[in-house]
Amino acid sequence: MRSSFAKKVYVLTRRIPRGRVATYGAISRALCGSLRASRAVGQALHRNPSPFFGKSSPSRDRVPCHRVVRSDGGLGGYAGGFRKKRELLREEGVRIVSDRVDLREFYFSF
DNA sequence: CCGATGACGCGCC
DNA sequence: GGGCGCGCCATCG
Repeated sequence: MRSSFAKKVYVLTRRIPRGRVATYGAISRALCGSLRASRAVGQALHRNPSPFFGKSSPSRDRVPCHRVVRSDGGLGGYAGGFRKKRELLREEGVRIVSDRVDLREFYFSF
């Protein structure tokens, strides 16, 4: 059974618009007021029950976890693979140079 | 209960 | 800028 912490992470992640990104740290900050839980946020997303890729879940229930990246612009991990995450972001119009996202341009603030 | 884990972030070199 | 070490923390076994 999913913890309430994880559910909150999913709710926030689903607010990130197509073509924009947020960071693990920002989600942590929104949930507990600090960057301390950013690692736990990553874990929750890793266990995301409704990945955005694939069509196993109704689109309205899917969590666009590929829109969550690292604070330095690095893409971070992805259950569907690094290449897939990069591909999904590019499809949405997020420009990625040297495997980095320009946060000044695509960052979404909660 | 307790040690291990990991899709992080930051400071330092 | 790139790489390393360490602290953090919700979860898992």
